[in-house]
This record gives sequence, C-alpha cells and structure tokens, in this order.
Amino acid sequence: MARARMRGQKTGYHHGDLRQALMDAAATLLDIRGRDALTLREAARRAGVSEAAPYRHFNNLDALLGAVAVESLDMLLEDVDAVGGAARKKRAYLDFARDFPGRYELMFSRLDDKASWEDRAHAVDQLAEMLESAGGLSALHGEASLMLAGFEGF
Amino acid sequence: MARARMRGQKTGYHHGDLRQALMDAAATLLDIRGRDALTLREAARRAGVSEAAPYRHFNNLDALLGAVAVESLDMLLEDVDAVGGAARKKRAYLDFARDFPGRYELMFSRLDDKASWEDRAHAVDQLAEMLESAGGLSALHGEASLMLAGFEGF
DNA sequence: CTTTCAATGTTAACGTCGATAACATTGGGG
DNA sequence: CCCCAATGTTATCGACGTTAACATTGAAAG
Repeated sequence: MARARMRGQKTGYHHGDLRQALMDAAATLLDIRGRDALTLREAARRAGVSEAAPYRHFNNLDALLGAVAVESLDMLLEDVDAVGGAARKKRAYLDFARDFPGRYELMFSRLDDKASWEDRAHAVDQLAEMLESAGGLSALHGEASLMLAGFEGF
Repeated sequence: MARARMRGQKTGYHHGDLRQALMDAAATLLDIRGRDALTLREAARRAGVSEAAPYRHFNNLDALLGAVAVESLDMLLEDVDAVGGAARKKRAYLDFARDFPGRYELMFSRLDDKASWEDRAHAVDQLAEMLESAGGLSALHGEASLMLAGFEGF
C-alpha cells in the first residue's frame, strides 16, 4: 500500500524529491538547449542519480514531458492572472514565451501521455478564457510561436 | 567538380533520385507517425537503400528536415495562391495543416540547418503577405497550431 | 526498539539511433 | 574506352530509451 513519502532530506541513497528535481532539470534543458537536448539520462545526471532512476517516477519520457507541460501551463496561468488589463495580460503571456521557450513549446506539443491530457486541456481552457480580452489565445499563440521559431517580424 | 546527375533510372546499385525519395519518405513519416518516428535510418529503409546512404545527400537529420520544410512551405504557398478571396485562402491554409500535420509543424519549428534558413524565411515572408487579407499569418498559425495539438475548440 | 516491506535507488543489458570512416560500384565526360 | 567523382555499402562508435534483477532505506506495525 502507499506509505508516507520521504520529503526533502537527501541521504546518500534516497534523493528526497527526485520527481520534482527531474522536472526542474527537464525544464531547464528544454529552455537552454532545446527539445533534442532533453534526455531522461541527462535529466537524471543533473539530479545526481543513476540513469535508470527516472523510471521510478515516470513511465517514460513523454510522461515526464507531460508533467512539465502541466506545470508550465500552471506557471503561465499564474503570470497572466497576476496582472490586470488586456495589454498587460498580453505582455505577460509573450514574456513567458520569451523567458521559457522550451516550456512554452512543450505546452502545445503532442505527447503520448494520456495521464496528463485532461490537466493540460483544462489549463488551456482556463487560459483561453483569461485571454479573451487580449485578442484570444489563438492569436497570441500564433504570435508567440512564430517569434520562438525565429520568424519575428513576419 | 560537379558532374551531371543521374536521373530517375534505378540500377541495382545507384538509386537514381535518392535525395527526393528521402524527402518523400521523411514527409510521409512525419505526417502519419509524427516527428519522433522520423529517423534517417527509417527513411533510408523506405527508400530501399542502406542506412548510411542518406549522408551522401544530407549532412545530418536537420538538413533533411530543412529541405522538407522548404518544400512544404512551397506546397502551402501554392495551395494558398491557387484560390482567390480571403475566406478561401484561409480554408486552403487550414486544410493544408489538417492534411499534412507533420509537414506543417516542421515548417515552423527550429532547425540547426543554416543552409535552408534563408529559403524558409523568404517563404514565410511571402506567406505572410499573401495572408494579410485573411486575418494575418500569425492568427492563422495560432489556429492551425492549436488544432494540431488537439486543442481545437478552445 | 526491532522487524519488515514497499518505495526508491543502482547496475547491467538490449535494440535503435545519429554519425563517421573505409571500402565498392558505376556511369558520363575527357 | 577508361577514369574518377558521385553515390552506394558495411562496420563501428557512443548515446539514448527502456526493462529486468538486485540493493538500500525509512517509516509503519508489533
């Protein structure tokens, strides 16, 4: 049965919060070196554990990506919700895309991870509602997406 | 020095037009099985050559992807140019994204391929101009992109 | 406090991939 | 006709995703 989970303390053997550490490492890799540079093994190395350890927390790479996608959507929602006014919400949205390009691209990419799908769809729903006054999610996403692809100004 | 290129005839050894065959195989794989399923080796297998043959035509995977991206942009430009009126251009654009999701996503993704960059930027420029009357490229791209990610209706 | 076992970590292995080097074949220009 | 650059093949390397078998440990239960 499920027992209480260890928290925070790193012993020599058990990490303490490997799941979150792997998500952090994955997001960092995505943002600074792009999707192709993100591997489960590299995330494990950055978390200081063996290269097979991630499979105790994620069934596969897409499950990790799905978790990071949900986390990133929540971050974006918070940023947009934190400011008032259409113009400021729009700026908050584009700033997030600029600051976390890897997380941003991940949010709207296809993943083979049924477990995270509902959470992602729910977050996108909230996002669309919150951005109605700022031109709509689809227009903003188009702008951010072209910007990140390097087609700014077209 | 560059010599004339063989064309079309498949001998037992030389393919005849392997470069285009690899691009076709890559585009098909992208559309039906997604980016993760596209490998240089699988493209080579589908073209009926050895798994190292692609490197005679493309320096690396991103060079093949770059060539397919440019080819796909040209296809899309043709489709949008072939019809008149903003509504029909918009429909042609979204139809292309629906029919060739892999090609579409590739067009606007980051690639480490300097060789194809100028061609891609030029094509996107033309596309943006051609779609001004249809709401603009960025709005249309946002719509198509969310649709392909599975967020249609948000 | 001691026992116990599920959670969580490690090591080793398999098959595939991108990429490169060394070698083989061939067809068109001199 | 013959040569050689273009183009294909085979062999190899290191890295990756994934799985299986084994090791460690912290907290629940007695």
